[in-house]
Order: sequence, then C-alpha cells, then structure tokens
Amino acid sequence: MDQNAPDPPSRRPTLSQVAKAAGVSEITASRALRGGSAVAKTTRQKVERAAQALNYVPNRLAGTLAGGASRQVAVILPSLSNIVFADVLKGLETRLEDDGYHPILGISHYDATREEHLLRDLLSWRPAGLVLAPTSGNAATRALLQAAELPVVEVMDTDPDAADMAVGFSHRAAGRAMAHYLIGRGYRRMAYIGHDIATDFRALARLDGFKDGLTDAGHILSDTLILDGPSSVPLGREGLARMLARTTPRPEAVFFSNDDMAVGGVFHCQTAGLTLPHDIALAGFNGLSIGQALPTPLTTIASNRERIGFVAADHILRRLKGERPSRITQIDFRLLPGATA
Amino acid sequence: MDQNAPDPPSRRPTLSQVAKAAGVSEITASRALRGGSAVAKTTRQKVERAAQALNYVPNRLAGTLAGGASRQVAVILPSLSNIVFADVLKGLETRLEDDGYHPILGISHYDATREEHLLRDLLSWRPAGLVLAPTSGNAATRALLQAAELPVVEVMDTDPDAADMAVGFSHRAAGRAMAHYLIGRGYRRMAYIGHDIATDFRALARLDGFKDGLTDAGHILSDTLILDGPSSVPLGREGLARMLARTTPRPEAVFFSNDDMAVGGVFHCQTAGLTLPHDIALAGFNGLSIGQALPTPLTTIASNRERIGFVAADHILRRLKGERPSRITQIDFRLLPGATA
DNA sequence: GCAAGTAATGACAGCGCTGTCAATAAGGTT
DNA sequence: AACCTTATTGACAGCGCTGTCATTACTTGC
Repeated sequence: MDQNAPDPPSRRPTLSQVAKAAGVSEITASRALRGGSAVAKTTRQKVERAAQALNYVPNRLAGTLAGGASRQVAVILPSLSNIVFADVLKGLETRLEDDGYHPILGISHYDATREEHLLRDLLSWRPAGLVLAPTSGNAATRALLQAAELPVVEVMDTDPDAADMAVGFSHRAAGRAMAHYLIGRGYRRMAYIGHDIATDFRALARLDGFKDGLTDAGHILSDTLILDGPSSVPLGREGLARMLARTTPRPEAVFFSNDDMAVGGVFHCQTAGLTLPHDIALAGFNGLSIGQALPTPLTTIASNRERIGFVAADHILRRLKGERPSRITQIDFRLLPGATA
Repeated sequence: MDQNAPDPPSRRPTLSQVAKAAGVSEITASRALRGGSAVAKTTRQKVERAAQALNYVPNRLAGTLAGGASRQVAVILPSLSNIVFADVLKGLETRLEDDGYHPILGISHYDATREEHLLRDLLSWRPAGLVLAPTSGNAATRALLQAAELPVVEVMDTDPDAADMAVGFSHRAAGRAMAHYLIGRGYRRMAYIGHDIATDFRALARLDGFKDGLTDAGHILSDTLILDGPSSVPLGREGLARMLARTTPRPEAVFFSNDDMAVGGVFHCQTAGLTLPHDIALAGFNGLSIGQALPTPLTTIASNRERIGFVAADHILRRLKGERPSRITQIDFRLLPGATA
C-alpha cells in the first residue's frame, strides 16, 4: 500500500459529508433528502443545496440494509431471443419504474438447474419481489420460492399450484381454442410443427390443448414435426418444407408452435407457390405484428405479453403496499382470424 | 419457539447464525463460504453443512457495503420493443452471468431526461459497472458518467467522445456502405423511409451516412419519408405505400431505417404486385433472421448485436480485474446482399 | 409566567457482512 | 530446547444509512 497517499482515491460523498456541509446532523440530512417527515423547510433547502454541490448520490445498499425496502425486483426469464419475453420485460420495467423500482435480470435458458442457481443468486440481493416465467416444475426452485417470504409472481401461465401469485393465461386452453376454430372453418387433416419442445413446456401445453380440441370433435392430429433448436422464422420455413416433402396428401391445416415459426411457413408457401388458405391453411400463436402485416395476415392467437408483465409488476408493488391482489390473474388471449386459415 | 422471545417473525438466517451453528466465528464462516483463503477443510465442511441446514442465503447488500465489489452492472437501453436491444441485453447477460454478475435494467424510451434520472437511480445501487446505449448527447448524463468513477461502456456506436469505453460500429459508415452498394448495383433514383428519427439518433446517423455515400458518387436522395412512432413492420409497409402513392416516377431503390421497416416494404410489394428488385429495390438494416427467411432474402447490413453486448460486458469485467481493454472496439457490420436489391 | 403540547432535531445503536491485524496452533530447523 | 514459519482462527471496527427514542425549541392557553 502506498504510504503517503493523502487522498483516499476520491470516494463518493456520503450522507455524513452532506450533513456536515449543511450544518445538520446525519439523520436530519437523511430525512430532508428522503421522506417528508418533520424537517423545516429551510433545513431541507440547505441540505438539498449541499447534496447538489457535492453531487451526492445516495447509497441504497446501505439504506436497504439499514431498514428500508429494497426497490429491486428479481426477474427470471427463460430467454430473450424471442420478442415475447422482451415484451414481458418491457411491461415489467414500465410499471416498476413508475415506483422507482428496477429489475435485476437473470436468463435461465430453459434450464432448470440454471434457474435454481439464478434464483439463489438474485435472492442474495434481497429484492423486494420476484417475477419469473418458470422453466419447469423444478422442486428445488419451488421450495426456495415457498421459503423466500417475498411477493412472487409466476408469469405467462396460470398454474393453480403457483407458489404465490400467477399472471397469464392457460396455454392448454389457447391450443384448444385454435383447434376449435380450425375445425369450425372446416379443416380436418391437421398437423403441428414445433420447435424444441422438451424445454418450452408452455408450447407443449398448447400442443396438448390443440390435441384435446381435436379429440373433442372426434379428430386426431394427422402429423407432428418437432425441430431442434429455438423457434425462429427460418426454422418454421424449414419445418413446413420438410413436412410437405415427406407427407402425402398434405395436411389441410398446420398449427405452428408460435408466430415466428408460422411466418416461416407462410414464406415457404410464397416460395413454393402455394396459395393460402386454399392450398394449405396455417396458424400461429402470439399475435406478433409481423404476422399481422403479412400480405395475408396470419391467423393466430394474440397474447398480451406486455400487459402480463405490467400486471405482474403491479401485483408485486401492491403486495408491498399491504394489499392482496388475487392469486391467479387471467390475461385473456384472443383468437385473431387472419387470412391464412 | 420460546414465548417472550425476541425472535422476530422468522427473519432470514444470517451468517452469524450459521457460524454459531457450526461452532466457529463469524469471519471464519464468511471465509469458508466465500473465498478460498485459509480455512481448514473440515471447518469448511462444517460451515457448509450448517449453511445448508439453515437454508442460508448470503446478503450481498451487506457484503458489498462491507467492502466487496458489487457484482451488479447497471444497464440502460432506449427500448425493448425492438429485438435489437433485446439481443444486446442477451449478450450482456450471457457474459455477466458467467462471472456471477447481474444486470439491473433501466429503459430510457429514447428520452434524455428519463435517461439521466435512470442513471442516478441505478448508480445509487453502487453497481460495479455501467453499460448504456445513449439516447443523445445529454450533457448532464455525460457529466454524471465522467464523475461516476466506474467502468462505463457505451454500446451500439463508436463515439470517439465516449466517456470511457465504446463498443459498436459507426452507423454513418454503415449508411454509406449501403449507398455504395446500391450505386454499384446500378440504382440511381434512391429514397429513404424511416421511423421517428428525432429520438433514434443512430438511425439518423445511418441516413446521414447514406446521403454522404450518394454525394460521394455525385447523386442525391430523391425522396425521404419519415413516419411517426417506433419502427415496425406495419409502419414500413405503410411508409412504402404512401411514398409510392405520392411520387412519380417511383424510386429505383429505397433504403429503410431498419429491417422491420424494410420487411414491411417487402410485404407491400407482395400485395401491390411489385416484383423485387425489378420493379423496385429495397434494403434494410440489422440483418434480422426474419428478413433472411423471406422468399426474397432482404438486402441489408448485419449488425452483431448480441456480440456487442457480450463484448461490452467482457470489457466491464476485464476492467474490474485491472486490465485495460481498448477504449473503442469495433464490432464489424457486414453487408448482406439479398434478393431485394 | 408556567404547564402542556407540538415541531424540529439529534444521539445512539445496529442492519449483515468483510478487511485488517493479532493471536494461536502446528510443523520444521538448528 | 529455543526459534522461526506457516496454517488457521478470531476480535474489532466500520461500510453508509435509518429506526427508535430522547432532547431541545417554540407555541399556545390560562
């Protein structure tokens, strides 16, 4: 260590320095800068001026440790490659920011082990709440959540076994709704094309619901193709190409695991000279703007991701104010009849 | 529990409790659980068992306050509606997580005031570093950055005036590259269609570069249409429709502010029966997979967003280890000649 | 003028953890 | 046996802030 370093390398000004500069005690400075409680107007101004002059930035680590509430909310999402979770995050951030809260982010990559690790890690920051789109029914994660003693919202689904609160919709019901719609349109020989389903259990729930819906009407899924890797437009395009190449007669309608995949399917049809929905009908899931801007707007189900995030954040915040928002909150999906099915 | 115990309602176990349970001092427990320094193997195991039994979760607020480094990195992005920034965030998170760091997120919505406010707010958490995609040359923000005394990376651009480090590419050069490419392909009467440019100054820089490129070759931009609101596929579609409706003869080539907008343009052409690139040529920016999966792959410029985020995080981390990564880091863009121009 | 009440301010302790330095135990050397 | 290392552990202080309760200043009523 350098002996004669007189200047502690310009540490950040502390509240105590602000107080000294303003000629008041530390605690008075604290009250002047924070809460509205019992500080004379002139005192407050003195303190504020001092803080400004020193370019004081409060240290919330200390503040939170000393007793305040954290104002950080842990957020764990499975992915950011898909705009879907970015939308959720956007909704979350928007609501949190209103109240001066911030998300601390973790991405689980659809991996339960990673999710659990993230959870521990994020919890160590003592966040005021936790929002997560669970990756699976991981028991260890569940236990941690139960023990965590903080408001928790599980988003994107409405699992009745949610540890605390849930905001989303039933993917099973969504899949079923699409089946009913397509049946109502007269399609019979129906197929499904999906992405790596082992990890995305919500997509799997939609598939199950879709099958249920077909079964309700006495039909069955004529073909299923699951491709490796995360969903994407190219993957959907490849999927439809492969399915049509291997199966005769071709299915009358294809339900894709989501809009990205379905748009890929539409592109394949454009390339292959297939007319939608005459030659083949396609449907997606999510209601992304890209699908709606197609020359033939995509038949799909609109999920209100941003709202899910917003409401989830709102639930956390309300819980922190002592209110008791409902345990399970449905954010309705809506079938968008397009021109592709 | 004992009746008149001072036991507060099940507080989280602290290190001190773990230490007591393990029969060692607090500091020894700390060392056993954290760093590798000088703890006997048996002691470590005792402590680990005690921690496990109590379900101990460390409190990093206390740890950081007491002297550790924060392991949180503040991240400020202008938007999450566009996949572009979600990609950057993904790259950031991926690299940070490797070292046990987490992003605290703020979204500026392209608003300089909000950006400054966020900056103060996030700084109050005493993050170990800061990554931001600046919204403008806000002076107050700049001053805060200069004074912040922590590693700062400005991403998405290579501003030579960056407060500390910058990781990205020159949007001006990208725009110019596209101009040169289109000129080389023989197009002369060229137009530009963009989204709300007042806020997105990087898109503006691309436009400027595009103009420069035209000027280099003795040409000028024949038409410019700027639409209100954030970029999107529908907006691009609307933009091209409006431009073609109002201008005769139609431009030979149109450069869009980004791929979302350009894909909208492609969709308009499909609807209007215009053949690409024979009737009109279109080009975008970003190299999104959606554009590449089109029946006519979009001519565009690939920007490596995820890598930008990754490298930015890496720079922060390396700085924290005492290394000195280069001030300005170019992440090359690459022109993707598609079938639309 | 004095008791009683309210407003404003401060002293003190402590949140949970880690850095520093000292103390002790264990092992090796001559 | 006296001395020196090295390995392991602990005591203490304090990071920057806020909750609690005590103190002081200032009004007001009679």
